[in-house]
Amino acid sequence: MHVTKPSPTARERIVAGAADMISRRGLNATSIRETAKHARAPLGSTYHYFPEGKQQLATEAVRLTGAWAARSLRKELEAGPVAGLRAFLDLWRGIVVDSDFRAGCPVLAVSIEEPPADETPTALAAAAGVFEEWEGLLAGSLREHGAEPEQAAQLATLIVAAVEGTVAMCRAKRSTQPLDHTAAQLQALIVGAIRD
Amino acid sequence: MHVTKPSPTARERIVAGAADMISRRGLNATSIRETAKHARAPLGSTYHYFPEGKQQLATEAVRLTGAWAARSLRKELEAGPVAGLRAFLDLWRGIVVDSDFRAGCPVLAVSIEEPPADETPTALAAAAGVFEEWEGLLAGSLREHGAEPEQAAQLATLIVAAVEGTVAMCRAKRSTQPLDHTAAQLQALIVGAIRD
DNA sequence: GCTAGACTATGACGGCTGTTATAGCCAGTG
DNA sequence: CACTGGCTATAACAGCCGTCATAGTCTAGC
Repeated sequence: MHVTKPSPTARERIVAGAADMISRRGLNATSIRETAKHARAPLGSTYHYFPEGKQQLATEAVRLTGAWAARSLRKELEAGPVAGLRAFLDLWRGIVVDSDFRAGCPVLAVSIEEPPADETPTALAAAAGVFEEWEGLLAGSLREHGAEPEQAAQLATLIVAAVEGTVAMCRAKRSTQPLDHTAAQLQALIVGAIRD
Repeated sequence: MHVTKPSPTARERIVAGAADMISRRGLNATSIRETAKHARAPLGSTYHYFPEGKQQLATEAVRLTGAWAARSLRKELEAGPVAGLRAFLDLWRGIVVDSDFRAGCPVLAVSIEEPPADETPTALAAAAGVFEEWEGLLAGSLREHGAEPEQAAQLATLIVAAVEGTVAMCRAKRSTQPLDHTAAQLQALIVGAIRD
């Protein structure tokens, strides 16, 4: 009686748990001890899998979330930019609602915490990369459907920024109304942009 | 030889410093000890002025920032929604650039940190109130200039969310390009909305 | 001058933090 | 069989955290 699906490894559980905890409490308030406990992994294992410590763990958590959202975005964009937007919004709406307005986007959370020292923190660079990946996917789809290149790039930035900001507003207000507002406005914007 | 301008009281210095530190490192990573030191105030004074502790201090920091931005917004909106948007964007652009991409919006920072327990945290409620104040100012101006009420409310939400998200993206990318993109898109949107 | 109340100074409390070190287990290989 | 290398368990380190308590200082009003 063992599971047929390959259950995630301890390493994967730690990264996924870290992403969830960061999305709820922010990077600084997410401790490695609790992350390990949450993943039912011993503390020692954390430093075995992530020898560079917390920065490495945060970096991988950001990249995991980025790839997860990008996968969904890429797939739904095949049906056009409006469908892609809808999928992107629904993805975050699900996180916000399922967590009772307690979780958000870990990429945003990492982006707004000051780097600890003078060196360039890898987690922050990873967050920038994730934002650029999302923007690139959206901009490409907009161009394919007739939007001007510059317009497409600007609109893609607006979409990513607005969704991230809206998720935060929903958490503060404990309401999904901001998501409804943003969804309606962005959808109309996209329709106007690809209609040339 | 004493200053003629009334120098801010210790209490005001503590709140302003807390707002700055929260905007850089997030709420959980901002310690009361460092806040007091940054304001050249003794630690004991912090609990004298803010008997309810960190929550109260965070709440006042959020409200201070909210009122500060609302004042600027209200004034510039007299020249129309486009001027208001420009002022709002420039205000945050100044913070991001002056801090070398290390500071952002403390209201956003408070919004994305999980409430500590089951009680309703006052700081989070204050953040929700600030967002609503900003949205109300923008929506009112949009309506006055001919936008449909529902359109005005939706657009106001989009503007606030997009600006907050864009500031975070600028910090991650260490670039003001996202602000340029968002500014162009939002300005065009407003022009279209008030042209009826 | 003197007293009340606002403010400061100092120290302590238990608890959590990131990180490292060291010793042990236990599967798989030869 | 031995043994190697991936993983675990446990403990320790120095340091910071929010909060509270207490004693001291200063200043405004009588």
